[in-house]
Amino acid sequence: MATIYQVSEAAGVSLATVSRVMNGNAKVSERTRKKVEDAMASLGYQPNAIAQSLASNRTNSVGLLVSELHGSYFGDLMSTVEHVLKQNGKHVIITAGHVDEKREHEAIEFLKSRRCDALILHAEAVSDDYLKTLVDSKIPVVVINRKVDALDENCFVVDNERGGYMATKAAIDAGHKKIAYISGPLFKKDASDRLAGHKRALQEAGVTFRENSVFEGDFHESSGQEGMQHLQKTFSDFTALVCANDEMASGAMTAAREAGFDIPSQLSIIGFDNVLFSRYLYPKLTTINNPIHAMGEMAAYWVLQHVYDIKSPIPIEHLFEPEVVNRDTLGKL
Amino acid sequence: MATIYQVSEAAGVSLATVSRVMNGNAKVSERTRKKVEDAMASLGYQPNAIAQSLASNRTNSVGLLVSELHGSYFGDLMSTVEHVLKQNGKHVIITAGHVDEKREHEAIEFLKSRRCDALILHAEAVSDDYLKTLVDSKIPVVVINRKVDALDENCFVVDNERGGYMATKAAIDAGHKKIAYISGPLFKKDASDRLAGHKRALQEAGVTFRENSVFEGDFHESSGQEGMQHLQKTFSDFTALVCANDEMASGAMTAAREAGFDIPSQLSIIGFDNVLFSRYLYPKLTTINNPIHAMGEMAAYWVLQHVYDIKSPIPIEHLFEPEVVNRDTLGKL
DNA sequence: GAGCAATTTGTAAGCGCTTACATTGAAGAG
DNA sequence: CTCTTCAATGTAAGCGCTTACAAATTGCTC
Repeated sequence: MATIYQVSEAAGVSLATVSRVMNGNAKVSERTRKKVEDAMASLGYQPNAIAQSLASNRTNSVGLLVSELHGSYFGDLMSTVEHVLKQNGKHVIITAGHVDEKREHEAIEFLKSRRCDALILHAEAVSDDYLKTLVDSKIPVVVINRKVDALDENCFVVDNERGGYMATKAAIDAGHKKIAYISGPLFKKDASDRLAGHKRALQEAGVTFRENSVFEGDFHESSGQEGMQHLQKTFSDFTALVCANDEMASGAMTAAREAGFDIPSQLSIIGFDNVLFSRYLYPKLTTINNPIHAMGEMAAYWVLQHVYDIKSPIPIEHLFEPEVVNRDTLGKL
Repeated sequence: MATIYQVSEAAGVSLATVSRVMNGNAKVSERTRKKVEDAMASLGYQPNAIAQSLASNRTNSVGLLVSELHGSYFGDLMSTVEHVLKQNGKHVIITAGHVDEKREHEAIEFLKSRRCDALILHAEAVSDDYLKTLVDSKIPVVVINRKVDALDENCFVVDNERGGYMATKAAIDAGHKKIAYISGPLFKKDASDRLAGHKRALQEAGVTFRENSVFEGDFHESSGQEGMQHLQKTFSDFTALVCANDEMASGAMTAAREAGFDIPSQLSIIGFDNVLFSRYLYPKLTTINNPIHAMGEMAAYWVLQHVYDIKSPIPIEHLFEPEVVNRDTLGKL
């Protein structure tokens, strides 16, 4: 692997000059630039990014922490962030935290040790205090899908309470009165916010909330199935089921079908997130759009602007609005 | 950010000693090890991975190229590879090639410039020759889902021809005679291999293959819908439809349903890949398992063994067998 | 207590770059 | 032709580590 030194020799110039043509900042005469470029080409020279980073204290890479590397939601997030950043010549280093405090912490420390220029975090398990420490510690940090007090400027969130409200409101508007709810794990802020929105919609409609109308799942498909089965026993005869995400809605649909319900004529189901596969389901899932794409994009633009001085083409916003996506699983009563 | 120098000062030892306790290779007396560790802790020292890499010529990171960052197939691959490698203290740097020669090439060059210790590539667009050059160029490379002549030792592939054969054979065994096929883009080896398998199964059963029984899609959901609509016109009355992947099968199911077919009583559908969501579909998709998980795992173990001298817990194999996954979309005739 | 080997620790030379500063040389002014 | 200026280039000091090699210390043996 050729080094800058060999290039400089081949071109008959100094190291510094080679470095200059590589970075294109300082002025170099046309003639020597040509010589250097020829030398590079003939040697197949490829700069050593590691050495560049060490010397310049810039890695041109931003770290991205997601909970998992699979799944529509994170796939969308990773794709979006990578797309925007790559378009601007920056690279993304992705790592997974698995919603576990220790692993998230390690993942973040890994990104720091790789000297990423900035961090985009979808951190669910790590404490608010830790995030604050991070932000204070100089390294530019952005948090997705989590609102941390005193870190408003660094957070990009969807209004989950409002989304939960909209989902249930949609059911109510369609004439439903007895509405069950499958929640995400309530220690997660997004899950509890969505549930809060559900309750608000109920209250606003004058429907009293019953504890046995909600099942606490884990955001995975199987807990949707369990939830459906469980709710049939504890809260029978509901005509609509609101689920805190699409995976669980899918599981609930399967269970409902197995229990002999037709969707939506006998049971309406509403999801949350609007992940890609929600439209592949049958019937196509009515759900709440979680603008993860927009949030990822925004986070990436924030980084470009704050870290690399590249102006964002769109104004930076921090709060995103959910939206009802009407498809085929919500029936009128 | 504390440096090794500050630690050595605080501990009253030399740089080299600090380095030694960090890497735990050379022997250090208990007493000084303790001093150094205390100093590290009190300074919140975190080694600079960039500097370590430059000095040691080891990054402890392996590059992973996928076509996309989203989608079940790649999600699965990324998860698996990351899991195995992280368990062994190695990190994964993921990048996307988007099935475009230029972008794949750039992505690989990026990974090389980051001095990854090894490369795991799901490369679809780049040429065989380029891959050979890579392998020859010293850097350990592994190729997933693509067989390159003379690079058998570096390739991990599923027998696509056999998978295509099995899919169609399953339909034939269920009594189907008139079978349509939605293929992937035929410039891709996996797509053409699967189609070849389909033809072989037909021939073996004494069914003559007709050009108008196949539609060339692009592996995306929408082309499954198109394909179904197209085939109804050009090749009406088929009772089974084999799709070259699950996404297209899903699209075909939607189109079939819209056209009024009941699945599987009026039309059987078989997919390929067995991605996660195939079991969320309704009816649950009968498909061919593509052992991407096993291949990713194997690729990771290969790297551990060949690059890091960590013995693989399972014997290294290069050819993987597809398998029929019987679910609910294939009906007997 | 000297002599020796084995163990622990320190010294210093890089790894491949960037960049402040010094040097060179050419163009223009007088 | 000399003096200034300024653009182009070179010199060399790091960036934060690893690791040969050298030096110092320790523990034995006799």
